[in-house]
Amino acid sequence: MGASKSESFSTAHNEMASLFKALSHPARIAIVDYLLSVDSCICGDIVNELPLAQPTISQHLKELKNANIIKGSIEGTAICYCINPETIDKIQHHFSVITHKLKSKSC
Amino acid sequence: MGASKSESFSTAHNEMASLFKALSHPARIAIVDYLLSVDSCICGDIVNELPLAQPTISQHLKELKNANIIKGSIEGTAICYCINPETIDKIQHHFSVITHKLKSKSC
DNA sequence: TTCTTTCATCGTAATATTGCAATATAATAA
DNA sequence: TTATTATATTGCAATATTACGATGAAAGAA
Repeated sequence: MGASKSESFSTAHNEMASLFKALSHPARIAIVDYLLSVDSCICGDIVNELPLAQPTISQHLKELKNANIIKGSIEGTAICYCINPETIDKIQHHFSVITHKLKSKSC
Repeated sequence: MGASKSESFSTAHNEMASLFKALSHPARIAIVDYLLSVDSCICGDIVNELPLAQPTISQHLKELKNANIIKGSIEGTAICYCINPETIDKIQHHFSVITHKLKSKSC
């Protein structure tokens, strides 16, 4: 097949899987890392930071935007990118639930 | 292409991406969720919980094991699966660094 | 207007993932 | 020994992802 049977799983499970899929590529981890490494949002210049061609980076940025992990706003000719803290919170909440459940387990 | 240029990225970025890739499928999220929903480790019976054929689930379990997200130990005919807390901690640490960096940003 | 810069989209080739039937393996039971 | 039960592996078809050259679109500069 190749298509995942997403209709067989809960909305919550599909949503978390989508978030992780957006983060499942080293280039996208590197983009997030770079956005965090500077004081404000980044306008332009992401392409120069990564060893990938401009269309490829544009595609990765699109996936991060679709997953709501980053936000982009137009600034003249350039586009400014920022991490979306709400989505980071969402993921952190997922893991704090896991940690909480792990504590009451006997393994 | 199709192959990601992993050699162009840092080990840390590749490692985080691999962890997220292991969690990027709803079936694997559901497996982790199920392992957490019961008091102890699960021996057998994961196949009955998910709407997928046994070879498919075996494959997903293999990916979670390779990523060190779960651990399996043989118990006679069955295999007992457990979440690996160390890997969960690793991911949580990644996000706490992100949150920390976000606080000192002006967006 | 034309040029330049910045980013997005299209098209396509190479590769990876997903899912399952068939089969294999391993342990225990009869 | 032959079943039975539980899990793994193989092989393959359908689909998704990754990467990039070529091209397009939008905004400002000359």
